Amino acid sequence: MADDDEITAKRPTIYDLAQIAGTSASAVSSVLNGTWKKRRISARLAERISRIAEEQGYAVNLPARMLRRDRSRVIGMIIPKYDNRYFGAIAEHFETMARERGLFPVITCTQREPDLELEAAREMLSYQVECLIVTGATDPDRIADLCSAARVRAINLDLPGSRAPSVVSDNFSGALELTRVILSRVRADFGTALPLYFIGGRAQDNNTRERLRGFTAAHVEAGLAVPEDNCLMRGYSAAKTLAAMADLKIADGSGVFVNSTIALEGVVRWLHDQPNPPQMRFGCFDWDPFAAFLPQNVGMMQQDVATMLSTAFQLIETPPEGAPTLQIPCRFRPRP
Amino acid sequence: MADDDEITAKRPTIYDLAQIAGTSASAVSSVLNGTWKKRRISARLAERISRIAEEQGYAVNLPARMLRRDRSRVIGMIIPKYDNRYFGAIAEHFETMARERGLFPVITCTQREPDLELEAAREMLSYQVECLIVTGATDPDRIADLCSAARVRAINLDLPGSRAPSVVSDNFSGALELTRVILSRVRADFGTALPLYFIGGRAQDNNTRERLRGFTAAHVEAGLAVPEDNCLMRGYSAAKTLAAMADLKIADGSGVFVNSTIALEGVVRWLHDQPNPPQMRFGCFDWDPFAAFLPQNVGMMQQDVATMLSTAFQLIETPPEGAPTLQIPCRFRPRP
DNA sequence: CTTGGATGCTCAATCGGTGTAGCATAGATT
DNA sequence: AATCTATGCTACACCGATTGAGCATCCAAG
Repeated sequence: MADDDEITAKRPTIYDLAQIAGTSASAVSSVLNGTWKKRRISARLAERISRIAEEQGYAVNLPARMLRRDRSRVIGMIIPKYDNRYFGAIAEHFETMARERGLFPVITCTQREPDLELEAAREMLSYQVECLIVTGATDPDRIADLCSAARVRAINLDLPGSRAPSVVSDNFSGALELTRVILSRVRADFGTALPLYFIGGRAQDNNTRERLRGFTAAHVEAGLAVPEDNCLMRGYSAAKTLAAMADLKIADGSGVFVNSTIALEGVVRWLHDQPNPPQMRFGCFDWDPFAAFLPQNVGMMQQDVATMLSTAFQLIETPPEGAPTLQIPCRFRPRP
Repeated sequence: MADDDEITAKRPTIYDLAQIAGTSASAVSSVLNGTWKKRRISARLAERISRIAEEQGYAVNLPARMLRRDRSRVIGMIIPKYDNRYFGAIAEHFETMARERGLFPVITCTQREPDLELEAAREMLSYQVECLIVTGATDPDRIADLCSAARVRAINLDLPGSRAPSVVSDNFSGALELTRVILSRVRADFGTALPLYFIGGRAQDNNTRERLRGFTAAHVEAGLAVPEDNCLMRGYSAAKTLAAMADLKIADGSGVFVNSTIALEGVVRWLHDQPNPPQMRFGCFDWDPFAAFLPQNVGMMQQDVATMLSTAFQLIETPPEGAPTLQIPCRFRPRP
């Protein structure tokens, strides 16, 4: 009994297994990591060791293995939030694809705080990740520098950077198409042809700029000019968007381009708070299964997460020259 | 130049820094991990080492540190999905609280696949996590056994187990209250007093059973019996729920208790697909900001994620006797 | 009987930090 | 002068797994 306790009190190591099996630690190691044939261990011994490992509930000590091996087989991702379907889908696809490739995925969420992004990236490097996917970072280039100093490949996702390859949506085309749909629906439903409002995001970030460009291009096509006051970009926060909506004087027959589902939360709350909500239509960049059914919604621009991630993994597997930005088309989902 | 390359070609170790500083690796180590005062290193040397570490872009090798230290300071969580606000909030709170406690959070999502749950738990143990939070697991007890064999504490979250402490919502009370609200709203809006439908979840899982108990109790209060056919539990999948909805013959004046936002996706899609959607009301266990605004919704039962997680961390910090299940009250959010 | 090759295993160095034990020097105390 | 204490540092044995090098043993061929 005392002996049994001794054995299970600490997690068994290959040395413990070796002693039980009456063999050496190297034999145990090679059996448990699959290199035993190459190392000419007999099938008989291999089987005995495997059985004992099973019995003892052995689990390899990964930090020890990582210390010794040149490759850690850990792949990291930093991501801003888990509060919307887009980032949720990115996280799930990332984990699945990493596992398919025999990698151990580690994700950490950075709450859209630039300091936390940098700190998290540093932690990932300390963890000896082989590669870091930097999702929606405020300042991807600082992180890319950190990574290149540590000889770790970095890939930007969602928001591009200039010092590492990037995979982003084709925001311009997506915004162009979405804006066209909203404009035509507003005309069809209300007979109006007013410039739309643009709500959400940050004027500094690349995606917002690109979408604003598509938004503007669609207006130009339609012979409309967008007044500067029609654009409200108070960051990725429902509360801030809501608080600022009052300034917009959205009237009957208006149309709104909503730049994220988070901003849409603010818009929907605002609409609901109005004693006489205006007759209006909106479209949203990013998809949400419930928002899709809201009565004023004309459709949602869904980003192609699966393709974005398989592209990112391709970039990891065959690193390109320089820091190209690959654009992935979005898929418009009209109101069901 | 060649020298510079030599230095940056591999990530610097404390030995590299020691050589540059003309001191020993132990001095470097103690300076960089903050134990240098205790080890009587002079402030002058400490500062010099810090400067050199900074210059060289040194980052500690965590696997090496973990190998040597008795504590890894890594805390793990497995979670089924990232596709709803509840699990998203759990993941975010977990990461924040872990960081506040100086722990490194590692989350992995298991796609509701029992095999993946077990595999992920094994990986976490190999990673030398100090503790594992098992969220919404199909078979938490198997994981608890794995953990106790490895002398790692496990805490069940969301779904309880019998072999490790659990933190769950007070599903009975929550369901009781939600059912009362739906019944009274159906009566007020339609003048009907029919038993409600119960949609979503798995009959085997504890939360669904508890909620069904609350649902039934509220019906008993109201002098109603629930026909068995009113309950549809086809798992946590919108598609399966949708496919099965047809059997239910939901008529005007009906009320529905929806057991998760995932099931609600199915319900909403079904409603939308009907040529003549029935006049009905529903309430949902779990909250979603967009679903909250759906016209038939009477309110959502939001689980108190912050309290659940701080309770879980308390259980980690002061382990209780046995495997108690702590119930956290939910908060009802009426339709805004 | 010797040589050669295959077979089946073990030894020991190594990865990068950590921390105990201990050494050398300087100044203070008896 | 001898002892003591404090200061400032280094040496070295670990943690657990990996892996190149090497040691027996056995059988077959010459």
